Amino acid sequence: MRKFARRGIVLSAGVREESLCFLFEGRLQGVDFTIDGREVGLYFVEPGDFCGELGLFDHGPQPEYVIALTGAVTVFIPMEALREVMMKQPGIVRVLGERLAARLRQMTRQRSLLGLPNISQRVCCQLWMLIPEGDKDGSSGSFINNPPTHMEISIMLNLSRETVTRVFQNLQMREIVKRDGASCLLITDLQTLRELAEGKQEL
Amino acid sequence: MRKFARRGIVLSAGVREESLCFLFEGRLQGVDFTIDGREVGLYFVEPGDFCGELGLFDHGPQPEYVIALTGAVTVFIPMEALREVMMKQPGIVRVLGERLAARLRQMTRQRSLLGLPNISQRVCCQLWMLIPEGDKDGSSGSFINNPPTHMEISIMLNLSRETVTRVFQNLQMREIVKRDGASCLLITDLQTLRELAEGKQEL
DNA sequence: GTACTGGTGTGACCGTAATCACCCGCGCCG
DNA sequence: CGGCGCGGGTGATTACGGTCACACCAGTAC
Repeated sequence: MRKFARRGIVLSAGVREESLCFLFEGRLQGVDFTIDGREVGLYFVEPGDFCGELGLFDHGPQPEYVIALTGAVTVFIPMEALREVMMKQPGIVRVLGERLAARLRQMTRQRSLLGLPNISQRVCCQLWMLIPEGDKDGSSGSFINNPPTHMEISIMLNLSRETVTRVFQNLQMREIVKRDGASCLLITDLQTLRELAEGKQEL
Repeated sequence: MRKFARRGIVLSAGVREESLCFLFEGRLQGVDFTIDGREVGLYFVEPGDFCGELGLFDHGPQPEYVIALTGAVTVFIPMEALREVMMKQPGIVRVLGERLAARLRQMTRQRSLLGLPNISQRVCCQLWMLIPEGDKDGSSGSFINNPPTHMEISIMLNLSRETVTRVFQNLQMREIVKRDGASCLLITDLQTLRELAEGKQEL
């Protein structure tokens, strides 16, 4: 078991991480860097997910950094032990394979986002993906705990931090979202947010 | 065994494809669509690779389209049979796991590309990735057979077709690449292309 | 021959998001 | 307390890539 402070480096790129990281609490972000040093956001990790599982399959190095966006509680599971169990227990292989497949699907969705020409839509989609699954079809509002900063969102969406800020300003003016202190973002109008994300409405 | 003409749809998104597609000849492209209908290029498939393997692991539907960019020769392997073999032969699981991991690494690299602010660099990186692995460190030139069209490259890089054309015009003027008919692109100056891709030189 | 289509080449124009330069407010820490 | 750093907010400016509108050419179908 390991705890991380905000900004803590959970997994390092290039290193052969010999363990898999299961997230209990908090939020992590997979981050890569371009040749010229810009940050690129790849995915978010929410509680219940794990990351760093790539080496299990191909023995290669960890391809990207994983950073703690909030304080985080994780459990590290040594790969060697896991590989042995994998041999014996086909159930384990299945779970891990499903996890890998899920990550691939997630990255595909994220990549599609980047194709959207409308910037606000991009941000709204990303916001939508951060809303707890159970709340999405509810008619009442929802909230995102310890939401990513504008900067962290911007690198996910290939935008500048300022642009994200401006979109959020619009969303707040139209009373679609609302800040509740630094550590919580209220989604007051789920319906409209969804329509913005789907492009049925312009911001 | 199945053959596809250029533009043929190899795998359809949304469908539960119950087979895996191994590519013998030609080049395929994984393609998704944004909510507003724009094409997004996800990855290329080169001979020796396969695709459509996601369902093997999570029984979910195929997330994206796979299109033949050239005439293509493929072998379809029924998943059901494969799943049975997977149970018995741990070697098969390993190969498939490695394949999945490789795709994830590939998509990560591709995503990083999109973070590059310099457009020419983006195109050059993509070009570089299309060069046969064996030629990359050679001092002599190389070539890309049946290269993707400008359109197909543009959707991989979130650019417009015209922008890609203009970059290629530059590359040809500087005699870094050269067209050899419609079906072959000669890379005459590997060294410079690499430096452009790495950002050590401006176009 | 003509017509058509797909891939490419090119100019003009324009909108928009990046960039830069600030400011503010808050929390933290010595 | 003061100072600092981080996250957020905002205006002015501008470069750059998208879009549109063409033209061109090779292949091919009839």
